[in-house]
Amino acid sequence: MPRSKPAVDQQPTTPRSRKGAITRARLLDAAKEVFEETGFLEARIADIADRAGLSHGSFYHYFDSKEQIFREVAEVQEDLLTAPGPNDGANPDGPATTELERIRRANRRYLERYRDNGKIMGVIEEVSRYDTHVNEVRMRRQKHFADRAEAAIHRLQDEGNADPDVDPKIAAVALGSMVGRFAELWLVEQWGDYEFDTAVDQISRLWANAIGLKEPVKRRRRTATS
Amino acid sequence: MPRSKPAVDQQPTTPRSRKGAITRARLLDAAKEVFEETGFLEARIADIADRAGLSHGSFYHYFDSKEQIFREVAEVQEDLLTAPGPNDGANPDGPATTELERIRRANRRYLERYRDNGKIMGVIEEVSRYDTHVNEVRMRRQKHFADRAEAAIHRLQDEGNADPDVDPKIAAVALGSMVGRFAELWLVEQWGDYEFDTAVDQISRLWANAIGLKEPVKRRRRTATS
Amino acid sequence: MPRSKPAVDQQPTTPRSRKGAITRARLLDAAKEVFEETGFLEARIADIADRAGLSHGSFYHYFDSKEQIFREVAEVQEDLLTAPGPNDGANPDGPATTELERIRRANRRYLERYRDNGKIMGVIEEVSRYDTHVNEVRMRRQKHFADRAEAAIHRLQDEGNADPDVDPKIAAVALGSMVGRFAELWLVEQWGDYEFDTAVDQISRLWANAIGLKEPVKRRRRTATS
Amino acid sequence: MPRSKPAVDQQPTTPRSRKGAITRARLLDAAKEVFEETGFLEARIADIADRAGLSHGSFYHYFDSKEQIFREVAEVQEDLLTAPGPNDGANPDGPATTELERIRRANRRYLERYRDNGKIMGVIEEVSRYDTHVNEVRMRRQKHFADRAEAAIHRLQDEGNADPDVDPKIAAVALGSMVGRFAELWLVEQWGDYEFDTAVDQISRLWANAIGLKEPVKRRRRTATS
DNA sequence: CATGAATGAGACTTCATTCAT
DNA sequence: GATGAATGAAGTCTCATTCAT
Repeated sequence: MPRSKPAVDQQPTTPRSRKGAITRARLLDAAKEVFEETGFLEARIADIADRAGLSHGSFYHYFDSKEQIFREVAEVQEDLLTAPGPNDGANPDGPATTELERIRRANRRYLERYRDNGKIMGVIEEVSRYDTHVNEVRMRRQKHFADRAEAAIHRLQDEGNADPDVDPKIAAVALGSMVGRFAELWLVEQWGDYEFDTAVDQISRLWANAIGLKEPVKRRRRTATS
Repeated sequence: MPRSKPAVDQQPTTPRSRKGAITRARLLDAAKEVFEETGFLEARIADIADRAGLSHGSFYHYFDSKEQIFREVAEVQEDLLTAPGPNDGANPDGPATTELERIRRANRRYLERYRDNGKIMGVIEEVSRYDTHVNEVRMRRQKHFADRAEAAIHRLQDEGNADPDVDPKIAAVALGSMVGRFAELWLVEQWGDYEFDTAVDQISRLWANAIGLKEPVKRRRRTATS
Repeated sequence: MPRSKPAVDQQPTTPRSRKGAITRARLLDAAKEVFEETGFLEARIADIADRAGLSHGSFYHYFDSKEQIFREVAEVQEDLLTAPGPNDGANPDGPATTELERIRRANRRYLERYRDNGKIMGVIEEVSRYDTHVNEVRMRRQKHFADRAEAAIHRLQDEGNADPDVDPKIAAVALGSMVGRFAELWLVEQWGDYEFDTAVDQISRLWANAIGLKEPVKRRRRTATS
Repeated sequence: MPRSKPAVDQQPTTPRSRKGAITRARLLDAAKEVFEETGFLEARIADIADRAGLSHGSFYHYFDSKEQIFREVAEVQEDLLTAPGPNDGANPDGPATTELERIRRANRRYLERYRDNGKIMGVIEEVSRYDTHVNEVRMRRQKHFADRAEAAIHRLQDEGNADPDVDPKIAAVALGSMVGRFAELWLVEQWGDYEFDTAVDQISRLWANAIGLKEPVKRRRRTATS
């Protein structure tokens, strides 16, 4: 066809009315559920619309495609994962006293959140392999944690409390990989059924050891794993 | 190839003739290339057959489906990754003298092999998320390395050369995850462009530290990474 | 406007208020623009409403369908084309002295009007091929000019000033076709870029010749066309 | 989706086998019929495939789209219209003796062919308004006839047998328009039901007159037109 | 009068897979 | 063994039109 569309920009993203906003949210919820249950590839637009109590055509008032709605679902999820924890300000557990404790809390928070959203996290892992956008979102998370870890390692090295031979950049990526991939294996792929506290403790210990944390590590009871 | 292809069902027609066997091999090669170039989902049977200089229809003389041929491609790849290295028996670099050296050699071998097949490894990661068979194959690799690592950690702990508070099972999985995921990020997603030797050294150091390897670690020059 | 819109059914709601009438007019203007820019098929109700600063839904207060609004746009256009020129009554150029001059003025008027509305005329040509109503409107124009031409040829033949072997009916249709189609080719399809006066003169000369106009044709400078 | 297709070029245009060629031809025939009966817009791929006794999916082995198959149908038609007539070489009516006779024969041939394919010619007129390709094909026909006419007029002027004040270029386009558009009105839109010979004669006479053909025009009985 | 959410018919298109030759 | 024609399920997406607010 010779003529090109004038691009009226339906901008199927911003609902103009209260009702529209609610429907949109309903679609997002429905989408998350459907993706969790059937994965991305199996999920059909019609399923999502159905679940939201909508005709399939209406879906397109709010989203352009399955990809687009997934991206939004993923973004919410990723934001949740990187959201600041309660360690800043009023912490119910009190301020972290040791460096190891700080590491442990960060890992616990990450693993808890991953566990609570295991299904969708698995799908994000899947989709990120063939959708650039989703991959970027996931990489943003990766970078978020890597940057923080890198800074921390640097600081500890400067304070003389970490192995100076460790490259902070590589270590940050590698240890972030360790936690991220371990979470996937454990909480999505159901590899091993470690007790939660044990897993948190072990991962944190490995992390601390890996960077050669000097702080005297307080003994913890070692818990059996299976 | 160590294993006798247990997970792969017999092909529709096991090629009886010499010519048939050659054509089958050509298809496998073509498939690997196509998968590397376009990923699994985009790849069409027609692409593979074309590339192998065959008509669509003929594909089905040799394989049942896209999934099946991919599984076989993946299996070859995984076998390659877990194939025994030259450290057992005649090793060009001589026998590993230290524990750290042993770790370093294992990591180097893994990363080298991953690097040389980065493209297809990435696709395997992708497909394993929605194909049970492929996932099993990948998990076999995971388990292969985890078992070895677990045994090694146990041994070192018994010898008093590793942190006794480390849970060998969890550590094995976590550190395997670290290496595997780091490889993917670095060699598939092109995250960071570390010098190869530096990366091997750092990963190995982190590993050794993590399990609290007691052996006096010989100093190495730390190489800048960026 | 000579006719009282006989072919156009009453709108869903004839605007009662002043504001309504204005909005309706705005829609018609917007529609013409959109049709000119994108053609009939590509044009969407949403485009037209948007351009008129109205919501989709409101469109239906004024028009039944895309077809209906187009018909009205077309009708305005066709009326404009067949509207009486200034040759009857006060003519700025004075009364036409010769028969050829009369032909020339008629053609000039037609071509000028066609030129000033080339875009929409092209779309009318298009739509008339699949919308009966629009085709009727266009045929009315055809008939309008054919009837006048037929009468004129008859008169000239009776006066002995035109080729008696020419069939006035066929000639009227054929010569009307000549002018109409030439206008489309030239002014819509951009075929050739003749100087306006030259084209008018040539078309008129061909017309006069064709019917064998006896009146001594005054020589005109022939202008180069390309 | 991030990855782009490798463009295997199914080239759905060249059937590789005898059977394929036959099927393709069947599709073209079916398409012509369907287009004639329902017009372009109404025609559905499924209709065409059905009529050809094929599943709708099979259509795509041979053509990319409705547009593409229509283009091919149109091209065949246009070629037919501009195909050389029997005036070169053995002409059943003997060689054309006069210039007017030559004109008449050309017009007769054109109108006969148009008449025999009126339906599809109408659809071509329609589609050419919104499909660039089809329009080009139609313009090629236009140009074909315009070029020949222009040359003829030039020659006649040089020989002193045509009005020297006529611009050959404009005249060629205008008179081509006259015949083409008259054919459409008469044979597609059913405007007037002129006797075939009469119409041919009249159109030719107008043409000859228009260019001021000097040759003594032999009287013909004028036939009533309705 | 105006809004914009909701509907749903309707067609397109892809491609893995089968099968007659 | 090889070919490529044929099948058809399955899902996508568009947009004119309706209607509750």
